[in-house]
Amino acid sequence: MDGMERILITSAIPYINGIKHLGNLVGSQLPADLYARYQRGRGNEVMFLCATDEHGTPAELAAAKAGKPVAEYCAEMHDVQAEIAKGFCLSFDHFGRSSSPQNHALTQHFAGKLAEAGLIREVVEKQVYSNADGRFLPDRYIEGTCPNCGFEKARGDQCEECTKQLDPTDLINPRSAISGSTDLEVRETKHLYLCQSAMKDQLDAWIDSKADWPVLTTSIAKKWLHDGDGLQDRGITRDLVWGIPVKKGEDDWPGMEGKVFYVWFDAPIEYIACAKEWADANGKADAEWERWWRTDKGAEDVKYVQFMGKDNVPFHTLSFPATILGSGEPWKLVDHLKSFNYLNYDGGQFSTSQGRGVFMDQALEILPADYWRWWLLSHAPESSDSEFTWENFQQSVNKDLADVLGNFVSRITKFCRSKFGEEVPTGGAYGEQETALIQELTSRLRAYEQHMEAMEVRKSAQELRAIWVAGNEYLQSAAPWSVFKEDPERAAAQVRLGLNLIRFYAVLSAPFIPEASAKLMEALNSSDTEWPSDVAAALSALPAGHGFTVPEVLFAKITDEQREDWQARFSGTRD
RNA sequence: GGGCCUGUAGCUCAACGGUUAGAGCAGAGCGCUCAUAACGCUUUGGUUGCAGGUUCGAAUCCUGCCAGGCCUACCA
Repeated sequence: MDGMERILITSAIPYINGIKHLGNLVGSQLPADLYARYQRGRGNEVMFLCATDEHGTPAELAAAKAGKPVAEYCAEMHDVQAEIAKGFCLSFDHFGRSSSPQNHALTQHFAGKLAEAGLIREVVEKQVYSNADGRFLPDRYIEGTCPNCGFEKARGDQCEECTKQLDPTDLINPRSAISGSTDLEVRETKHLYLCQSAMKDQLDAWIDSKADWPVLTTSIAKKWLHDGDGLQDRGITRDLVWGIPVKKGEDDWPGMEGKVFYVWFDAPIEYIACAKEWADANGKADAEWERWWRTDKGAEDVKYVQFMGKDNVPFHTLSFPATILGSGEPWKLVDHLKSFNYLNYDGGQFSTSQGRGVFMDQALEILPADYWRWWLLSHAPESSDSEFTWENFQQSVNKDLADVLGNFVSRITKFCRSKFGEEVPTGGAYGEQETALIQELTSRLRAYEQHMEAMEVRKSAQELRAIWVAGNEYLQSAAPWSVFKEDPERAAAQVRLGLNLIRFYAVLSAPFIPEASAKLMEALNSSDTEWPSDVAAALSALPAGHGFTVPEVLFAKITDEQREDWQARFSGTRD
């Protein structure tokens, strides 16, 4: 066996203020899980981390709306999201929280190191304060009439009507978007800025070294690096209550009392802190998580892959690397960054605020996770935005899962039961037809592996489907139901191959459809999940005489009635 | 306003300057009867958004236009 690889995988961490929709899921967590399951299946050592992103204004507002203290709200929503993630079979090694004590300490540590390196400067600026809300208002939370076009719901940063960039003080009749209060005033407040501009060349060179990254990824990074005056320094603190208190390591930061770090400073650091949460939760020593993240403590041979939606790219290509590089400490930087476009819903966008589309909890209410996993992954928005329609979903799932794979399992197990009983039949031997099949499967398996390694999600799904189809083609041409009448021994060998194909499929398909895969393994009474690199050997794994049971219908079809029902139910507003 | 991305068969997508633009689904025909009215084989669909240009050769490169999307640094 080849040397085991070590692969660190993180998915963009979902924001805490509600249940995510399918577009969010397919943009990061789901493909990350596919990759994690595949790499584990290949026998590699995987650390797959995700968490909830809990700080920032929207979390506070969502908590207020729910009538709960923000800490309590976040704790509850974290549990809700964790439960749903489990429902989708997302196989995180740990699902952490950006509000964890571990992340508090680590975020403060990074800030301290950056300050020591002279990469943080203090800036006094003017911001709008709402007396009624008792808080500073980010520009987007101030509404008023656009001085340019007269649009009445222009935001403090930009008018959506005429797209003109605005300063909050430009607005006529400014009011708080939170309470509607017009009792606003401009106050001075001091904030910390991360001197990203000082690291521009270093970041630029680092991005240039990533020739194999998708255009989508590098072009966004390049834009930020070179547009206008180049990479700008970024504010990393906010005047909020909920968040990580501004400290220099363990020491207070004079003049910054009562302020917290900006959510986008602490959120990516949670990728690292999450590993410590994992170690702490499992009673492991620090060395156990540090060997994933510290290149001076064993992480030099780790391959680190990040998954995210395209909106997250600038933070992962610039801000977070700036934090890591600027610290001067040997933390692991990302090796490969896989970004996704958006999934649209039935001619428009999924919308959290309008409740348009299917949300993760609702999806699980109507169908098992595997249906969603298969459709979403086989239609992942890799090269451009992609489109969910109920018709397409119904057709793809029925055809691929029920007809091609599910029915294959059904026809071979039921035929065997009726002619040979519920055990792998004895007698006969594989011949030319079987050799040809093994050859085809071998070349398809190699293609599947390559696509999976390259994180080509759609192509992987296509190849896997072709592997399923090959089983039906074989049965059609071998026709054991005819052969049985003349030569039962030969038919026995054919059926034996068919049953072994089921196990082969279960192992290969597990990254996409883990629940169905587990059901198949159970029906086959097998726990041999070793990756079938040698196809010929894999197709003899279940020996003659091995008992099995005919599984229940693996995938029930989606009926037209169901489809119409769901189409109507999810078109409007979420209740 | 600026930047980037996308536009290919009825639908969802491939094709990365090089045969006759491919695949799955849908449609049509044939076969099979083990199976979830399932499976297999064959087959009909394309002026590659529009108009120019470069090239021996363009879906691919360039220019302009049209349509959609994303980002634009205080949403996260």
